[in-house]
Amino acid sequence: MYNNYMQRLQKYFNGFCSEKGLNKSKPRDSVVNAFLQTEHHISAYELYDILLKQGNKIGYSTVYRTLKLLTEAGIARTIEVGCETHFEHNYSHKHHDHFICKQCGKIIEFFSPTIERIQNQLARKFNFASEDHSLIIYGLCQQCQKK
Amino acid sequence: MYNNYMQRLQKYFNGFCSEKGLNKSKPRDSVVNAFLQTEHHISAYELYDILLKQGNKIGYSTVYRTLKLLTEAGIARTIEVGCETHFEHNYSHKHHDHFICKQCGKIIEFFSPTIERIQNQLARKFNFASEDHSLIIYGLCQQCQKK
DNA sequence: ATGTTTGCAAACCCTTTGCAGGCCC
DNA sequence: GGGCCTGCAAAGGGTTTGCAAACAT
Repeated sequence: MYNNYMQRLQKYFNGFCSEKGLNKSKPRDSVVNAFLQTEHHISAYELYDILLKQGNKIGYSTVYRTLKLLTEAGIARTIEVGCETHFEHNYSHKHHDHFICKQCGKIIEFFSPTIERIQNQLARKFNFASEDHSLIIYGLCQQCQKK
Repeated sequence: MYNNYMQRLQKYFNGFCSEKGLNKSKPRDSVVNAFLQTEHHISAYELYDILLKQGNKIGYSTVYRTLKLLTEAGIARTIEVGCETHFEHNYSHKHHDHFICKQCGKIIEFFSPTIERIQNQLARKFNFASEDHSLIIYGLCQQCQKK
């Protein structure tokens, strides 16, 4: 089941790459694999770290460029967390928004249908063609409230 | 009326500075002045540019540091636009959110009471103590839709 | 052989800071 | 004169790119 997902996406990505006339390569494959195994967001550097710790010999640029490709392919999606770009799966994953704890930096995902609805209402009101949004609520997570 | 505002805030800021044991200075004053005359957000660099174009001899760090001071004093407030920090007045200005046009980069402000309400509902639901939020809706502004 | 991929190193953009000299009080 | 203020220049943190060598086909 889980592996089915991964295999399907890997295949899809390979198709995407060969359509673009890109060659196969082991480093790229390892990035794709590692990314598909992540949950939630991850920055390029975090993924790079994981790959290194798994014993891969890889450069940061490859991670960076592969994540970009994955995004182009529609497999990954980016979210901006402050100054950092994070990547997350773009499948089996509804759009959602985030709490960020000001104390410990933890990120909690949530989904609100109301917010989705409001985005369009507001856009109509201001003659703006909305495509997307990013809502981040800042505050303290449960643990940090106790401290 | 307009000048009243500025004078009051300048005075307030001077008080704030002298409490902190800071001296007066012409460069700082010119930053404060220029900032108080802006509308909407501005980045440190944009303000720096304006000051240069007005013929001021000033360094970027002064602008940067003064904006930081203004924020500490509660006169300015920051919003993060991608990787950039923008500053805006923190008075006579309700909290609001933003549309950003993907094409031309224009920023449009809006306020939605519903969003404000939802922030708290959601936070309660997830045991998160919300303090603040940032909602950015991306899309196309009216002009860019026509192109 | 040709063109793609890699990883290093360096460029970039914006933010932030160290520091020597100037200014205020 | 002592401490704050300034502006330069450089360091930081993250992203992005140029390039020569390695690789795939």
